[in-house]
Amino acid sequence: MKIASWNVNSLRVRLPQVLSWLKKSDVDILGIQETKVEDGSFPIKEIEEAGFFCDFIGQKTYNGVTTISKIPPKEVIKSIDGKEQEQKRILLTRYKDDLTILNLYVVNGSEVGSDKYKYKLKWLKSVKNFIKKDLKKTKYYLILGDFNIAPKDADIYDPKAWEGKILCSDKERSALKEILDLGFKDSFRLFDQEKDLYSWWDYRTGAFRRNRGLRIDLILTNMALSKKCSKSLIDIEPRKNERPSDHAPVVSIFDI
DNA sequence: ATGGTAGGCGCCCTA
Repeated sequence: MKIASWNVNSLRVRLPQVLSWLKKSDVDILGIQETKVEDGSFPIKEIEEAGFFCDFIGQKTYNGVTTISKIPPKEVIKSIDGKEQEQKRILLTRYKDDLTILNLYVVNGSEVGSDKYKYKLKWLKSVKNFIKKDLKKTKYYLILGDFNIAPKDADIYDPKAWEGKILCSDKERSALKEILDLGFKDSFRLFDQEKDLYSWWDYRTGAFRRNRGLRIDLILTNMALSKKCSKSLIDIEPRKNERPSDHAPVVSIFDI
């Protein structure tokens, strides 16, 4: 089974790229972030015609997540502890009794110390508490998404320049570590990887051309799934497209 | 202490 995560920065704009990538990559489950589309205008028809099921939660202008899958989920959760999300950033789907996919669009946080930064930390804590309660529900549990956090210095093109900055600050990293400490692995790092592999490059200043990127899109796997993981990669091809997303899809492959 | 680009919206905000 092939599972992927991709922040598309507007599903309306990127739908043709998503459909063509789904075909080429042959993924079974794709979690998408930043759809920026309200549920009423979600492109269900186009996705179903491509042979996929989709579940989604979105809003106007900002945020929004969707999980696209070859097999239909048997359960879908769009709220945390029964409360409606004020910002639509989380979608949980469960498949065949034994696999949970938690699709996250983590708050960006804007600037260290800002109100948005404080909200990011608070949001991460509430997500961690939810995961802690939920993670025994299925044998295989996977959290994917745009985490807006670079786990380690090896995930940043210029760690010195980014030290303590947003996406790299200690508090963000320890919030991520608290989630990992529930028993998850960063599946990309289960394997030896080449140096300088990233998943996001700023649209500005030719960052992609110069490979000035960060690895902030992650697939976290619980122990049972980590053992079944045979490969993890970042597919930078879609970042070379005309009108690309600023993120590339990240992929993990499992023997399940 | 700020610029650069992109998307959505509506002449600015978020990333």
